[in-house]
Amino acid sequence: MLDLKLIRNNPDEIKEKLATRGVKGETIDELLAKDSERRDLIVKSENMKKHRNDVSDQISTLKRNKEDASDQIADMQKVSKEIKALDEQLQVAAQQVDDMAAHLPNIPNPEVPISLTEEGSVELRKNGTPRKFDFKPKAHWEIGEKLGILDFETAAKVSGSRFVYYIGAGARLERAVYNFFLDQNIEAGFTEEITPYMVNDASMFGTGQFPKFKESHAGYEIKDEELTLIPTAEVPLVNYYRDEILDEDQLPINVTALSPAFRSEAGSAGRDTRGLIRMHQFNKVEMVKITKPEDSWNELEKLTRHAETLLQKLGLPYHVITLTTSDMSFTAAMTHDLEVWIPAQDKYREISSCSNCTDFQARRAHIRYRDADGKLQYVHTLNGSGLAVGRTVAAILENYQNEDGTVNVPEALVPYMGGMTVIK
RNA sequence: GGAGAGUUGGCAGAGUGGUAAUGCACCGGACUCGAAAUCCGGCGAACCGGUUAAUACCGGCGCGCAGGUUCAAAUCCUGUACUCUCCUCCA
Repeated sequence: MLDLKLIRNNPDEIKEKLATRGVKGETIDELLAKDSERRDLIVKSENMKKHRNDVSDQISTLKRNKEDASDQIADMQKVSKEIKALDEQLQVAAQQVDDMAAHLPNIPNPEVPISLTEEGSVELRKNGTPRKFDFKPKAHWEIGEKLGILDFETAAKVSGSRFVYYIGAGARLERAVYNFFLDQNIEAGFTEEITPYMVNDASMFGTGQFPKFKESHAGYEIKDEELTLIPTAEVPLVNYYRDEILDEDQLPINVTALSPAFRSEAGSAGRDTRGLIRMHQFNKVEMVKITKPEDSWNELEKLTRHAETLLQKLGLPYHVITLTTSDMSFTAAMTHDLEVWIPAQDKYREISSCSNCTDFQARRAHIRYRDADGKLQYVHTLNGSGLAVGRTVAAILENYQNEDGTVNVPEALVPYMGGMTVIK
């Protein structure tokens, strides 16, 4: 959520910045017109309420002195009706303002490349060299099925497309990967959490998924319950602090959690239909930071650098890109994606997304802190995958495959695999 | 799933129709060399609006949340969320 006062006071600047994210200027004009209507109604309503309060005082005094107040009461009956009518109009206007404001994305940082498509992202740095194969590298699903460690076919029977069973060494590899990530994150100063995997609407709104997420059916809601399966652990991790006032010395907060992420993938029919890349349910280790406003950009850099160390320790080639204004998520002011090398596709694929949401989520979720002067301020929130587990497994299977169909276990994971060095 | 109790300011805790007691805490002042104690005064979250260069000031709102009744609701009515206790069930 953007600050309405900021839009009111700098309409042209906001229009210009949001235009880079596909928001039309008229949208802002409509919002401001409705906001102005809303404020006029507030003034009218409040003036009448002031009058009602004054006369009610008189009535109270008259009654106490056993005097007649029927004139005043008759007057107030009319006034009360008018107030009620005004308040109904006000409620409608306020709701419209809220709806419009809830659909505006975060303001991009000036350094974010401007583009109305995903083309134009900027490569920040590159690490590792894609391995040269002296045979044709297989896709990870082929490797996994041959080894009997991934079973998509049975998952399709039991659940549907975009689900998978990990079997034997496959399940163990998945577990090794997320345990390794969690241990690394803890070592980097994050506190591990196990969170609810179903959350209420207020939480989905707080982190910015709702209302758009709901409108595009991007997730899974529990029938007859006000609960949604989390699309990322970012939701429960951030909403832990919803409606809270933090002490300055609590900041920055660093938390991490493994969770399944549930996504309907509406609108991506036909893309990545095979393999582990795009699933309705996948494991992800998520990291969240809650910081003071002045620290958030520095913390974004730290967050991204830390996520990179995970790929470095697994020996997986990757590069880091800065997403364009329109490719970023709704809540982000800036996003760095880590993309890992996927040999069978001969390209880099997203495996982590690290974002600074500035005060956008904090404003929606009412997360504030008391600064040194005792004033309340919104915190900044950041989130980053550290990392997507399924995609990491896919990357390991492809990058560490041998010609005979076996797969070497990355050195860092051997202890997590009970000493296993090759999956065969 | 069934029954009951509860939810009031930072904390404790009154208040069953007339517009939120009181105590602790907090802020300012007095007394004191200074502090404690005491006394005097203030303040009771957050939010919204008006106004202002800003501080300030004025007003609205505000007793879990949402509605309703009423000139007037913490108080009466309806719905609902959460917490606790008991029963039932259960990993």
